[in-house]
Amino acid sequence: MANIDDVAKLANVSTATVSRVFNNSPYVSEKARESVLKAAKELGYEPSILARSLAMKKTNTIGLIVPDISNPYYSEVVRGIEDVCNIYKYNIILCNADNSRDKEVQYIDMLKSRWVDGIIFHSDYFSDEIYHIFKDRKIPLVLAGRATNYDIPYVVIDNRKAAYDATKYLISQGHKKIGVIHGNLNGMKETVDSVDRFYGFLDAMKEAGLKVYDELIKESNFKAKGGYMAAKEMLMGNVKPDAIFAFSDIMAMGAINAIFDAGLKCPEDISIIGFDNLDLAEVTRPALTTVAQPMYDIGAVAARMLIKIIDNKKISEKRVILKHRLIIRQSCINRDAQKI
Amino acid sequence: MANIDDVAKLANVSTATVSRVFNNSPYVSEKARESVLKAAKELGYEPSILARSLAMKKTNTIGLIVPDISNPYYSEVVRGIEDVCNIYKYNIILCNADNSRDKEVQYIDMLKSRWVDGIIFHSDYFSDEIYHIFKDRKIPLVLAGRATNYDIPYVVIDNRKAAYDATKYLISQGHKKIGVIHGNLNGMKETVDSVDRFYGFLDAMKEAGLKVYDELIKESNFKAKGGYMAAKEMLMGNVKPDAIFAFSDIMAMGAINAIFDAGLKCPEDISIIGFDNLDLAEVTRPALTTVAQPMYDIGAVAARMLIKIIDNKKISEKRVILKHRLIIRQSCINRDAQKI
DNA sequence: GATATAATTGTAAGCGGTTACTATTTTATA
DNA sequence: TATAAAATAGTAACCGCTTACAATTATATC
Repeated sequence: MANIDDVAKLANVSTATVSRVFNNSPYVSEKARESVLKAAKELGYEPSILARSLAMKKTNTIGLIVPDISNPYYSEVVRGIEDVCNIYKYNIILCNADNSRDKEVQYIDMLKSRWVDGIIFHSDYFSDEIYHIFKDRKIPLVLAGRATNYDIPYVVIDNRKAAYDATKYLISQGHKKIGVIHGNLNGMKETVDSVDRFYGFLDAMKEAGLKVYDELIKESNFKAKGGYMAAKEMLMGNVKPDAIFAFSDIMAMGAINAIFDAGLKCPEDISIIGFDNLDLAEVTRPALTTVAQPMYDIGAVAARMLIKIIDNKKISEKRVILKHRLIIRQSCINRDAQKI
Repeated sequence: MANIDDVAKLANVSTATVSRVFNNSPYVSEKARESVLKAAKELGYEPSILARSLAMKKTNTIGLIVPDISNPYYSEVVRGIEDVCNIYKYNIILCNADNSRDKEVQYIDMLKSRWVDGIIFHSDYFSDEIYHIFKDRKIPLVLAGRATNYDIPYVVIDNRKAAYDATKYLISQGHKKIGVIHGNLNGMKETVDSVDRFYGFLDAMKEAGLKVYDELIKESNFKAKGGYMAAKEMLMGNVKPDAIFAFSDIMAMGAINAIFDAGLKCPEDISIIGFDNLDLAEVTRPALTTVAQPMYDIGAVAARMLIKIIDNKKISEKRVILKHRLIIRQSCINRDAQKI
């Protein structure tokens, strides 16, 4: 593989000139430029980004830590990130940390020793511990999908408001006994999606003066089977829900199947509302009413922010809250209309 | 950020010794090792993978070119790759090329100038052109999901046999007028999934002496809406299918909806079989009968192969064909039994 | 034509590691 | 104790690039 010296020699110039040509420096004569380009072509020379990174202490690489790329939510976020990075000539190193603290720390250290210019971190938890690990390492950081009180930029949606909107919609459709399938609430302490969403749910219920039944609040794992099991339990209980709010589309799908399998109909007997608006939400029957998250944009905006920070450009707002949207399809029915 | 010189100075040894300590070289005295480790800790030193890569001409990085990570098939493949890479201390640079030749070439060149140790390439097409581009660049390469006659390792499933099995299953259930929703056949020239699968379909039909109706062969785009449209067209034609074989689960889902929307039932009126076995296949109703591809393993095996090649280890077989599996759920009915 | 100024180009010192080779110290052996 | 062999440590070149600084050449000005 030809290197810069080979090109310099063949073009009869110094390596500095070769470097200048490949960095579009203005101070190169047309003659020199041409002979360098010619020599480079002849040798099949391409500058080594690696060597350049070392010399410039800038890798044009960003690290990406997500729980699991095979989860459609994250793969959409990652796609948004990669598209933006591609535009700005950055590349991404993908890390699946499975929400494991150990793996996260391990990946952070690896990324640091690879001199990534910055990291986009997306995890269920952003704890004090992780905060300090990042702080110690002094790596530019943007949080995706997770807010924090620390002085770290993030891009999220307003999960509480989103859940409030979803719940309010159910209530507006005449539902009263509303069940919830949530994720880990972790003692309601940390700022995780499920906690915010659960508060949003409670807000709406309280506002409407509706009773929240403990039997209708089920914890699950954001997987289809989990949603299925949670709904099944709920249906076997004493209090029958007339609607269920699942904190993810996947769990909602599971819940719908549980309803079918119990010999009931969705939405006629029980309405279901999901969260995320994955592609599959409009593909299944009944098409899923859900709260849309702008997943692609969460990634895209986070990437833009990080790149701006890396380039020392001002970012207008460190805390970006993107809009969610209620997508009404067929999995919720109007109970009031039904009665008439 | 402390570097190797700082550590050497503080520990009162040479940089060579520091390097040896961090590379677990046997020829370092216990005393020297300790003082180096102590100094390193004091300075918060971590060797720079970047500098090491330059010196050793080995980056422990592999490039990953896929069409689109937000497609669940690919995100599963990528997860398999990353897991294996993680085990062997490799990291991956993720590239979404959208099956665009330009983007692919661009990414290949970028990866090369980043000195990746190898590339896993997954694209709908592996043409002569791309083959020569890789060959010119002399980068270790493994193809995922795509076979080739060139001397390049790959890991695939037997698409033709898989489609044959699926079709044969439909036939065994008494279906006679079988429709197909396929992807781009590209003049039946290149070895793309759809072509192989289509041949498999024809094999089975021929073997059973069944007529293949042109009106029941529809091209689509591997998307839900595409599957929907294709099925809709098919249902409006003169020949009514009693079963449809969609070359992806996503298209199958679309087709099922088209059936519903036409006032028909699946599987009672029309059976549907898909391809892939995405998670969602078992979540929807009717649960989808489909041909399972070992997506995670395609990725995992490809990664293992590539790493072996990079490490100059013998690989037992350059052409790996993983097993597919027919997953029977509820979207196909037995027509013969039905008639009785 | 002399001189100031601007445009080009080259030299060489990093960036932070690895490692061949050499030098030194220890330990084993006779 | 002398000597050979083994273990340990250091020196410095190298990986391929960027860039401050110095040097050279071209162009403009008087």
